[in-house]
Amino acid sequence: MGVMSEETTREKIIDAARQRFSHYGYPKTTIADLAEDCAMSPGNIYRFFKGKIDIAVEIARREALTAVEVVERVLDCPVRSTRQRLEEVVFADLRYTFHLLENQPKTLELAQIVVSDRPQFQIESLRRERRVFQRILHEGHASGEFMVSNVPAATIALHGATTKYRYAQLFTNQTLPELERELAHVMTLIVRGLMPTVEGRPVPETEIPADDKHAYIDASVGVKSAP
Amino acid sequence: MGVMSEETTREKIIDAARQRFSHYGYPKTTIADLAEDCAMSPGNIYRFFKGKIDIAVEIARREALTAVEVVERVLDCPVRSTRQRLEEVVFADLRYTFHLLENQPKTLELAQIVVSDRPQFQIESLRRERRVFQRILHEGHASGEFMVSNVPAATIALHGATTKYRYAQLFTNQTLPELERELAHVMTLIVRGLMPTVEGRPVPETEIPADDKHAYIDASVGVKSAP
DNA sequence: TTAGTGAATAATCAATAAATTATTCACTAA
DNA sequence: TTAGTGAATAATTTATTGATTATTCACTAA
Repeated sequence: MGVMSEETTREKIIDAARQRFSHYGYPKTTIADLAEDCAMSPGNIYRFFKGKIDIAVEIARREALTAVEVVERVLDCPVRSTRQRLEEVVFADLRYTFHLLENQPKTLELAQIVVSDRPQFQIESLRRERRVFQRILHEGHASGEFMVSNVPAATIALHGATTKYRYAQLFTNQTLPELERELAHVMTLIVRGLMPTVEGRPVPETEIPADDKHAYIDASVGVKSAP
Repeated sequence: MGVMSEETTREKIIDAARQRFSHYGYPKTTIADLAEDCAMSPGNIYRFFKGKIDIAVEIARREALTAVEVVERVLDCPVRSTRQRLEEVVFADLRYTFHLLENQPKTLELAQIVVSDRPQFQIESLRRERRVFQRILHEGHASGEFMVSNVPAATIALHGATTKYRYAQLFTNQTLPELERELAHVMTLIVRGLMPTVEGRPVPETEIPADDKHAYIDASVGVKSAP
């Protein structure tokens, strides 16, 4: 076997860990398992990661980045209005995180382990989520479609008001369609709070956007779509 | 010792359990402990409760009713506007549940045990919470202060959007002042979504209402205020 | 009949020992 | 020097066993 650059070895470890963690879970995966998968000794793992938990942190970090990417991909789609953009992002968030917990239950376990050991991790993930909202509100403000005097405050509000609809299974055991209906009501309220009324008529209700499934089904299995 | 009516005995058990649960926690309290506190045999407890968990359920049910009562007491205060009423209720909810988890940490444990054994319990508690919102929205609709075409839908939306601010410590480790500021932003958004704009000017921001502490501090210690 | 007992049993918990696993480090090969 | 080893040790986890506890029920007293 030829010499292997540090980067590739590190990736091999992460790959092995991803498979083991998602299949057997973090606690049941041993460093010896990973070493064997990578055809190396346990000691060598520690040249690439300070400890077992750090492998989990790296995987969770990438998972969180992927989630934001999935949602940001929605941002790149051309839409009629900023309102529609906002709605699509919020629904994508609900659906992506819902399917994630449903299809990859070990992901939740991993996230909980990481957060309980590294509280900072959660804070950073939340911050990343919020940046997406901030971007949309900024766009709506610039175009005049939204009437927001204070974008950072509105971002916090939007993020807080939609908390229940990210990783919803943590809070409730409602079904996805139930949550979608509920989120539509929430968005109606929020959008009315953001947009000026036209001729005294209230802004129309939010409708549940179509579900473009392939995007996050692919992502949740870790398959990258072609560039 | 004289004969004792069923009701009084049952209350004695509940009282003993409340004390033990809040002091030592549910798992460390034994039926024998409760029996001793009530000067009876363990077997007799089972004439009043089907099992240990049912004592916890009864206590949690009353706790939940008290929480709603605390919030409903806010409803009875005369205020200038329905908007103010809504804001006071939502903030009272945040503050009451926050202090509850902070001062009586065993309450959380108890609630989690009860919910994990009786999922229906949570559903009913949520329904009760929502009824309070429904009443307010109905009032606002009747008076014309709120522009809600669909009160049940708006109720669901309001409840969902404020989820993070009930028992907030379950979701975040932000401080109460931080949560209050955040909730004010959320309420600004929601209230703007509910109220018609006047002369094109947006509805002014929500301000954090004063904290009338005695109400829920009393309640959380189980002291009833004089009628 | 009603209110209650307390020993018997089944279920759960806690403590300890045994085994496994994470992590370190002195070492080797290229 | 860089990439890697694997045995030694420290930390955790798992099994096992001996309490402890929940629950039942045949029974008693008023």
